[in-house]
Amino acid sequence: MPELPEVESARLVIELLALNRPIVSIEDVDEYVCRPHRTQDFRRALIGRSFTKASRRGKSLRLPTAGADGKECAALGLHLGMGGRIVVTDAGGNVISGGDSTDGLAGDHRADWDRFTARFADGRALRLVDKRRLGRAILDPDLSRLGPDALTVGLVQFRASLGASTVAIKARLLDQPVIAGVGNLIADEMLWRARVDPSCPTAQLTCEQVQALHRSMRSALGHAMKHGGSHAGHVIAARHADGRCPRCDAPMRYARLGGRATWSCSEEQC
DNA sequence: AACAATGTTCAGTC
DNA sequence: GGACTGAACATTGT
Repeated sequence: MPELPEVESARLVIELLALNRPIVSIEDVDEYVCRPHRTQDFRRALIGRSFTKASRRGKSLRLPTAGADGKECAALGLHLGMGGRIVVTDAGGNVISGGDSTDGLAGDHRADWDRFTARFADGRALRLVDKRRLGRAILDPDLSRLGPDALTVGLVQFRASLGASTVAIKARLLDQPVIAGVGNLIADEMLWRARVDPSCPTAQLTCEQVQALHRSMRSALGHAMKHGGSHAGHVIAARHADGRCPRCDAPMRYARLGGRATWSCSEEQC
């Protein structure tokens, strides 16, 4: 479920299957999930236009549109929240792609979880499917408050962005204005890979530790994207009371950091 | 039945 | 004002 790897695969699905098709109708009945612009509703902003691009920053998606004349119009912002997925269906309502999720619902599609739908002239539809309703569809999303994207940020900028905060490094990594895209599972995975204590105050990390975190962030994200999602990490299987470190077999330790469940190796991450 | 859940935001405190 | 914390959000799964 949605951390950067899931959002990136959703972005690819859109890029592959939902670009450059005129939008003919919009379903936005869920007023909690769908939040139109103050001065413009989804229909007026999107119908008759086509998505021209699918871009991502952290866990946020942005789909700019253009009219038939090619003139740039409003952009659709999508966020998957805690359990959302992007699904594209064909004219018959069958899932074409987007079902490669991590919650055992692969390929299937429950219409009552559809929160936002854009239907195209050829019968295809782009849907935000979200059982928990914490996802969002908005117009002209403001992504400027997000930090640099976790997938592409370089070491220098990563270090600068972390800064000299007194906050535990785990909480800092989850802070989207600092680094965009790291979620709870990836954070635990990268900290474990780098053998860094999640509760260590950010400012107390050594130069080498920050570098190790930068490397492990990239490797954890790459591994997740290659193997189907954030659930594919090594540490996830050990996230329970009797869990053992996959590397050294020491018991895993539980803590609550940044408001989230945190699992780390009791031996290696001190 | 009570509680936790892979995310974000906002009110409140120091 | 800045840094930080915790609750709230809506729903499902255990």
